[in-house]
Amino acid sequence: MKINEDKMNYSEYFTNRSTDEITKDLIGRPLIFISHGKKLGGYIVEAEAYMGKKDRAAHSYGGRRSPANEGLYRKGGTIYIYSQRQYFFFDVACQEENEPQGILIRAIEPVWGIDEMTQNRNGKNGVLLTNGTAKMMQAFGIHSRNWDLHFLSDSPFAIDLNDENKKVAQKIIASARIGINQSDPIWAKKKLRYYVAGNPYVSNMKKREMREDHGWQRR
DNA sequence: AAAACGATCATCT
DNA sequence: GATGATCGTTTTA
Repeated sequence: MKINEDKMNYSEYFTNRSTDEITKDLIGRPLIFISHGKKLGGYIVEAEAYMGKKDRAAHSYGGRRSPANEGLYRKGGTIYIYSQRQYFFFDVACQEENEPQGILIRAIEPVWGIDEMTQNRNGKNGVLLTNGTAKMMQAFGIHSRNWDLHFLSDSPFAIDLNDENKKVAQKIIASARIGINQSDPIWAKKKLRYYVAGNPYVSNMKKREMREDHGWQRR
């Protein structure tokens, strides 16, 4: 695994293209969290793009800025952790500083440290382990905003950008984002949520749509 | 299998 | 005092 080499590329990777293109590209890449020396994580199967000041559904809509959403305003590759009710979300900022766009990682297919993650989730296993952003954070054992505002390479998080380690989806579906304010007809309907067709770990995936091969291409 | 709803708290008005 | 980029359980078909 050549993760270290690629750490240098986070700045470039999270600024080179439009945020929705980056979001789509992240599907199938490994997301890793090191906890007590143990490697936890899995493949990203679902993510949403938030397009900044103009995006009605984004926390930074209209240039809103406060300590709560400061992470979005930092340079691409900065972690933005947001809490709502008793839950935590994991985002990565995109584009240059002061261009508050970002990606919400919504779900992973668990691969590494499944026993530890199951413990962190109080015994919940299978699909329920990580099919939602707050569930994933619970599986990592995260109960604070401690890593908010840290750059990816200065944190226990890693996204493996090496193409050799990326799973390729047979089909990536674009749909409307989940749980957002529906009052704006344009932005509520934009297809900025991307997920692996048929993967059981995608949130709200219907049983009849799940596929035996989890929707990945054969290598 | 899908829809409804209550929990619960930092943040902002 | 209202409000969510949710979750888990209960209700309904």
